[in-house]
Amino acid sequence: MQHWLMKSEPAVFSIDDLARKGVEPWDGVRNYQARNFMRESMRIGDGVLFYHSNCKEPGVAGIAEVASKAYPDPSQFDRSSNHYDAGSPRAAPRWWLVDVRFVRKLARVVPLAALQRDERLGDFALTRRGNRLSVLPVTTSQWRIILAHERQNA
DNA sequence: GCCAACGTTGGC
DNA sequence: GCCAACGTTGGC
Repeated sequence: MQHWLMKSEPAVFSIDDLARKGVEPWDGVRNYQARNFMRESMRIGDGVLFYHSNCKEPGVAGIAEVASKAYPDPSQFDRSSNHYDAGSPRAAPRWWLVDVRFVRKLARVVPLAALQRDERLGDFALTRRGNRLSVLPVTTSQWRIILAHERQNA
């Protein structure tokens, strides 16, 4: 099983929203690298760290799992969506997504600051300087280390 | 609200 | 193909 981290702004869609909905199409990703992870590499059942970004306490807020194979993001064809992409041909859609299923909310948010301090994580896309990727790979070892923070004091 | 870092766009 | 301008991300 592979592991991933996916960012969401909680003001837009939080771990509580995912808990309520159960399964959610991860739409709106408009970055080729992030798209490629979803389209080429993700498999049903892969583990996902649900990360809250652009908020008061950025960090890992919950666990989810990949719930579908990749399929074209419908919002790219929806003129009323702010993710609409007039340049994406229906015959060869530019943007793809996967469905994500709620697994559980963490006992507390594991803050970004704690991950930045944790040298055991090594080279990690999330804490790399200037990183803006919204979908990124997590190694099994990083996954364990991050989740161990849930039960530790900050 | 600020601003550094980054990806994309488009003129040339 | 270069690169300046622009828009966005996201921590602080």
